[in-house]
Amino acid sequence: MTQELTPGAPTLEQVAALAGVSRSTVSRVVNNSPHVTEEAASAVLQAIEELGYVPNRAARSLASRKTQVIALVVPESIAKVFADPFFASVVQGVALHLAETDYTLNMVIASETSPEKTRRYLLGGNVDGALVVSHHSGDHSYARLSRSLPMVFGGRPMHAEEQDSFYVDSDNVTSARDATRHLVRIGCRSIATIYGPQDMPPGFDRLAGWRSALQEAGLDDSLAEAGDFTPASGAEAMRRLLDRGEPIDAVFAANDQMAVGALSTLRERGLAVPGDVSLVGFDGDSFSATSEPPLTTVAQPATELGATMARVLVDLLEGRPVERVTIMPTRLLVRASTRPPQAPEEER
Amino acid sequence: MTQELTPGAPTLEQVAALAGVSRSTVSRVVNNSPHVTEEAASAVLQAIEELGYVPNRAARSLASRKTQVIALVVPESIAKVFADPFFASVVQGVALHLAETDYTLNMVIASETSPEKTRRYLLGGNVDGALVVSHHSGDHSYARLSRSLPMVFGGRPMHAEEQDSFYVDSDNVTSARDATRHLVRIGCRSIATIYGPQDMPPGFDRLAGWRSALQEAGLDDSLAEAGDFTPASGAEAMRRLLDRGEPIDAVFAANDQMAVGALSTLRERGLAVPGDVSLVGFDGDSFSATSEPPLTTVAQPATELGATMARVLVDLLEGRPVERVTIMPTRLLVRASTRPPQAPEEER
DNA sequence: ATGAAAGCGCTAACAC
DNA sequence: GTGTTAGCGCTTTCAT
Repeated sequence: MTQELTPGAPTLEQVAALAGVSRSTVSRVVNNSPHVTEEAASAVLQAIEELGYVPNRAARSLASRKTQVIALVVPESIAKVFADPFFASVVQGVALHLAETDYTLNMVIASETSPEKTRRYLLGGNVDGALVVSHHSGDHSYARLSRSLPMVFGGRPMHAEEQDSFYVDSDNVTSARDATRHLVRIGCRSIATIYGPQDMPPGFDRLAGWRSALQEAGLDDSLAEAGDFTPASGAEAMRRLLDRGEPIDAVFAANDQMAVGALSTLRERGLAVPGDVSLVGFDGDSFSATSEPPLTTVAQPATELGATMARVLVDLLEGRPVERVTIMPTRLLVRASTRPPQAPEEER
Repeated sequence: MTQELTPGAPTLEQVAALAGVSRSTVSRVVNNSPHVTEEAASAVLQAIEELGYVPNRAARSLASRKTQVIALVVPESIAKVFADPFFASVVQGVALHLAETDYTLNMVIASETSPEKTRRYLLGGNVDGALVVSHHSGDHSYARLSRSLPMVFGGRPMHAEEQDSFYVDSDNVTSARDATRHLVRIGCRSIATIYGPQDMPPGFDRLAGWRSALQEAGLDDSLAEAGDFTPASGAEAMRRLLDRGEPIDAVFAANDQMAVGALSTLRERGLAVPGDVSLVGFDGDSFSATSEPPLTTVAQPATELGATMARVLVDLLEGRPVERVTIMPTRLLVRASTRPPQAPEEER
């Protein structure tokens, strides 16, 4: 037995009575239809004010066959590492943007053990559209739903068959390449990488960016070890890298958390940053800002990314023209974990 | 113009037809009423399966006058610092718990500039109950709503008039006292604190805990400087503390972020942690885990706190008996930022 | 145990 | 520009 609605909740009908008009007119005013006289409108507005009337969503939704709710789908595996500041910021961006619209944010944890439940929920007419945040390849299943429900993804889809979905992403390949180029420019020659899972676009794309920068510079691109985006995995990967016995004068980590892990291994092995090794992270989150030294990193506009996802979906829902793919620019934040240029290099 | 409902969405009526029963019976089955024959039930279930029927929330809500949605109210000021891992974990806990119930999570950003909007929304019959997370005194306004809408707060209310609201909180005073006692026990004698805003319960309670431990030990409790829970403010407060020129051999910071800030100031001034100064934080978030050295801290069960809030509210909604106040235990995580005991002290 | 009937509060044609 | 008339898909008495 759940909570009863406030008993005296004023209805549209009461407003109509008080304003001396019909329910239709009240409805028109509430939905700001242009076809209402000034007088009628103000009478209604006043009645609404007086009664403290608030439209009942369920009734409105039932009659209009629109819910005005947007689902934010969070894969369970991500929810578990919700502490990921990047993800938190994306959610924040979404919520902030939606707060300015007439849409309501419905956060749903997508149980990975029974995806059917989520599918049913999304398709059951509970929401007008969905936003999917994920670092995963797990997306496929949802991508399919795109055909029946307007959806916008955070991060590019991993697979070709999903290429026609709407998404907004950071410019991973280019930023990773630029970050690595920066390492080359300041004189590093043995540039390693700690890369992320290859079944996740950010993991894949950032490795590709690193590789392309090294290849264009004619440098060795074999110094690569895998991590899983956690600090611990970064520390582990750094150990393996050093244990190879080859010289390393720079490391590009696919995210800040792994970079922080690498930092502790480096310190443990008596290597100075940036004295012996220059270190670059990715994300620009609080990990990079509070580490010692603060990390040079690729700053992703996480909040803006979330806000943009929301904007794209709302545009889609309201029938405005929308770009299928939106790539958000990143910014290389040069801080203390990379050394100053060895010698002035060609400024491109 | 928003999204149309899936056109062919099967209705209860269709299920009834297929199963050869009335709509009422289908409704009973869907709501697992005990008053249905085995046969009837299985026929209905099969029809539901066959049609892929999903009940329409709006209709159900309109008819039952219950929404099955729970609002998670997030003050805008908090949303802005959403990167706070503690907060993120609480949200995670809420979402995770609710995912197992029949309730849906509705995240609403409470605009602080127009609280009226939020009020209206909550009271407009859009939700069955609300969860309020906040570190603020801003709570009052919502506490009032408790009378009209079942609500559960995260963190104790700041003011007496709100004492009758339901809430779940960490044991701030006791944990702060225990953490400070630990400092005393390991031999520290000049124990400073960097406290949080005094209009926020955690800020207030943790300062009180620190003070009570010092007083019971007969130590000076004047070494206190204020911060606002951000790393930068922690660094600043630490500077002011050191600039007093008095000896300091330990610092209890009201949260990990400020502790990390203090750490950088300490390093900047050439003070070793824990060599010269022992440092204790509060929260047990990723800041404390990844700092150098890792912080001794009071670990709050953030996820469990969120889950508990959700549980309490659901119990409330379903008419089960509930405790008005739930205090979650914390755990002192002794890590490398505090030195080992100087001399074996009395073990209490 | 089951069905019939009456709305829940609103929007959306359609007439006026 | 405004009112009238039907429902939206479901729950819920009330009979049976």
